[in-house]
Amino acid sequence: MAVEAPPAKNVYDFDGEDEGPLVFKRSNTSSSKQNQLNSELKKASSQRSEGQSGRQASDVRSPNGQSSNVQKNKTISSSKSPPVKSPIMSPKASSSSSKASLVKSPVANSKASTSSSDQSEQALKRNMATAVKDERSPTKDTAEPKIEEDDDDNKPLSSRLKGTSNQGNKGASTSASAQSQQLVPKTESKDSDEDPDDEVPLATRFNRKSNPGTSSSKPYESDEKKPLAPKTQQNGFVIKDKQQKSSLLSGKRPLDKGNPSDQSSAKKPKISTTPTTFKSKQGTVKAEKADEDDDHIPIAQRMRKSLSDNKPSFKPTKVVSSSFKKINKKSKKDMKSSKYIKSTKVPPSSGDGQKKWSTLVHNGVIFPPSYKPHGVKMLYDGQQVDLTPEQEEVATMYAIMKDTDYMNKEQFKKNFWEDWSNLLGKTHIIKDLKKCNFDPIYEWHLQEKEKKKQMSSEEKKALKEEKLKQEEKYMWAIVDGVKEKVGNFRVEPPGLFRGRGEHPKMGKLKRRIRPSDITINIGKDAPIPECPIPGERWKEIKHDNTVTWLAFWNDPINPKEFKYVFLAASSSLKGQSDKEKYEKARMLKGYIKNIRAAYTKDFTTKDVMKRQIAVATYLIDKLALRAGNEKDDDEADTVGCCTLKVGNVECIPPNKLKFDFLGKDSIQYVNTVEVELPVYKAIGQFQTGKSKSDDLFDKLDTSKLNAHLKELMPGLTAKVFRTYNASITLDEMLNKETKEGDVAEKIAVYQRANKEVAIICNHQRSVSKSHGAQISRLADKIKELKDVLKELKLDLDRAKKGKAPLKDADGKQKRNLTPEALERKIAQTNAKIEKSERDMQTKEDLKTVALGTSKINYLDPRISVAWCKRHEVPIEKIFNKSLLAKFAWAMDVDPGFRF
DNA sequence: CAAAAGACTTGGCTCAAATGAT
DNA sequence: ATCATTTGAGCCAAGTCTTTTG
Repeated sequence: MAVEAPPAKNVYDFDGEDEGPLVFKRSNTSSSKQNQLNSELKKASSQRSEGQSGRQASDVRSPNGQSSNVQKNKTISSSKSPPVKSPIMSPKASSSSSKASLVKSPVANSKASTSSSDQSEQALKRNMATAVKDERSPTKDTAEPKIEEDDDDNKPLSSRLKGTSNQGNKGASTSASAQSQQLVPKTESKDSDEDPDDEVPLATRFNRKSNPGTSSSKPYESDEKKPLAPKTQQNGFVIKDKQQKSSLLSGKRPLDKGNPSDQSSAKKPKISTTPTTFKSKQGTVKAEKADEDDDHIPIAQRMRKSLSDNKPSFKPTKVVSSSFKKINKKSKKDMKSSKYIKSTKVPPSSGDGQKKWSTLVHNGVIFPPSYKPHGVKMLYDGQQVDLTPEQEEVATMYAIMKDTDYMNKEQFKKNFWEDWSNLLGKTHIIKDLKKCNFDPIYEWHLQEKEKKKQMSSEEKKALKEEKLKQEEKYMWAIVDGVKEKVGNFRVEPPGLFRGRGEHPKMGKLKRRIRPSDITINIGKDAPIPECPIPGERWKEIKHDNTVTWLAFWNDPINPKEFKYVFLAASSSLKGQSDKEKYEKARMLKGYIKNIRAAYTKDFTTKDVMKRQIAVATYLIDKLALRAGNEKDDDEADTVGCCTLKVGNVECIPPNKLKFDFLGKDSIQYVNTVEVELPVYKAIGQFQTGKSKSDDLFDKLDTSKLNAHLKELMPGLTAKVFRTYNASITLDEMLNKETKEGDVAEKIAVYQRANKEVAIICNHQRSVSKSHGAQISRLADKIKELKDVLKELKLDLDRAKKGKAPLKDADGKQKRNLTPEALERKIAQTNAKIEKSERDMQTKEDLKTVALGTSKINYLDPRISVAWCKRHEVPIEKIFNKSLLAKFAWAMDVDPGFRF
């Protein structure tokens, strides 16, 4: 069956040129109006007005957030100077074959993974029959998509737009950013426009020498010492052969008989795993990679292996698992891809039940220690009060929040009081929170903290080991015979709910979770984890292999929601889906042109819903907005694209839109962008006749939007655009801006690209408390240096005339230096000044930008890895240990990989 | 079909450890 | 050696999106 072409619906011809990112950036132009708008918004939403959470109020973006915005933008492009030490070139980086580095551990055979992934990729491609092309081949789409529509559509969006769009934004200082942010896709010009920036001879600024060469040291070995996995680990799990075996045998299909999935689960039996399907897949897989012995070792593990001087720990695993060669990877791919296709047309029945694993063994979860009363008495109306341990526990939770911003929130106090007074009982002496004085408890808390800090390092270490010992058994799971790290095996301790923004439930007591709250999911043949609290038992045991969670409980704050325990990001299960995510985004690359053409066309359609879909898609594409699901009243009032309110968008003639709203985590999004006239007009139309608090897209919600997107490309949803735009931006910036030079320069290029992406995605962080101090310290330093410089110049002048230098500040005579020596000193000082200025600028630039989020979630690691290989940058300069583990699946990418 | 359930990804923050500067 | 900064892991809240239900 295969995969046929993309959905008939609208596919036009591709010609694959347009896949570049349009330019869009946060604007700085927006200033003046913002405040005003803000205040209006505030009025509209009563709650919010109080001072948006600390974050807003205290930092950046609000009142004068403008300025910061300005800075963030393009205008300043210097990027921070990376820490440079003697770069050790990773062999990987230098040699195109990643394998080399892995050689040492025979088991870890990178080839295996390579081929497997390649295969899967191919399979994917085959199946999808999409426009996704081979990595290295020019992006052209084999576009299956046909159906021509208007002639217009065939033109590259960019060309059409070019006419319409931008122009006027050249002005002023903001020009750079302004233009860049403008939505108008003007690919060509974009490039040239941006170039200036690129030019910034970043390179020239760094003098660091790099030793490009081939480093010999294998990067990964550096970690050897650190026991990534406690030695003991393996014992903990010595795979019970019996289990293993049984699974082996039965593994295949024993599922059928007691079928796990239906056991207790609420889930529909996903037909899943019809033996046939499953088997055949497996067969395929095996066949294809028959030669690879190590296959059973998840890439993640292999990685880990190389990272740490692997202890024999994997042996057991290996042995056992070898017989099942993972079903995952490729086979999964197949399933997936076919699913894409299916999803649009084929009914579920055909289905491959999404089997996520065959055997699953783990030890459940660990609970926080029970509460130990401290006996410190709080005051009520000046008098000490006795509290029961339960009451004291909650009082303590509140007490320790003393220096947080929550204490300024009435909602927080109100909710806390409700829950706590309830615990106190109606007859309790304490009747009014205002008369409570928690300071004694707070003081006690501070002392405890101090004590801990003062502990000798030995004590700390001992404590740590103790903890590790206790937790060790919970840290690992065995999935299909492979030992994998568990993500969050610690049950959340009780506390006061810390909702973000103006969350209506902040301050409520988040009660303690007990075993009877927890549902365990585990392989059918695996031993049921022992309940760690004597006398209690799990709520339920499931054997659902269509899901990846190991356990869950209902969120005490919102009982309709769940808290899951999953495998860690480094697990191959997560790795696979991560890879799939990026593959989907790459697939979008082949469709984007036509998608853009399609929505552009619909800007003016009479059908309102269609028009709203078109405009919304446009915003999601160009501004990387989130989809914007509906929210309940008992959640913070934030919006995404589909839930934008009329008041969140202001039309600024002739064709600019100013966005100002609170997005996820109540992070403010402020951006003024130039849009194409039809969009501008459409927004105006959507706004007319509505009040500020009405939905801008009243005919739209995320399910309609996503349903529509799926018609354009299999599996396409709104969030894919974020991934796509982030990754393509990185890819293009890296390729455009990387110049010959030392490693430090290249890293700087990377960081600039990373920053760009972070800005596009509006990933913010709060300004650190010490930021101001740090800046002024730097400023002082610069000033000092400049004074030195002045003096040196003076001395130089005198030296040239043969005069001795003037006395220094202390009145002492300075050494008599030759003009040459002075010149040198001057040059050095100048360099220092420049560096400091750059540092300061960078610091200021990044003070509100969070780079990590995009690296973890949006940037296809293969872009980074391939770039590192091409440019001989050690990958560990870009990814830290946990990212290396998380992205193990991407490490053997071909150096020629392009997103 | 809309709402509810369910599962999984994304996100900023905190705190402690690592690293850098002095 | 000491102090300041930076970094990273863990935490857990808050999104997205799919599937089920009524």
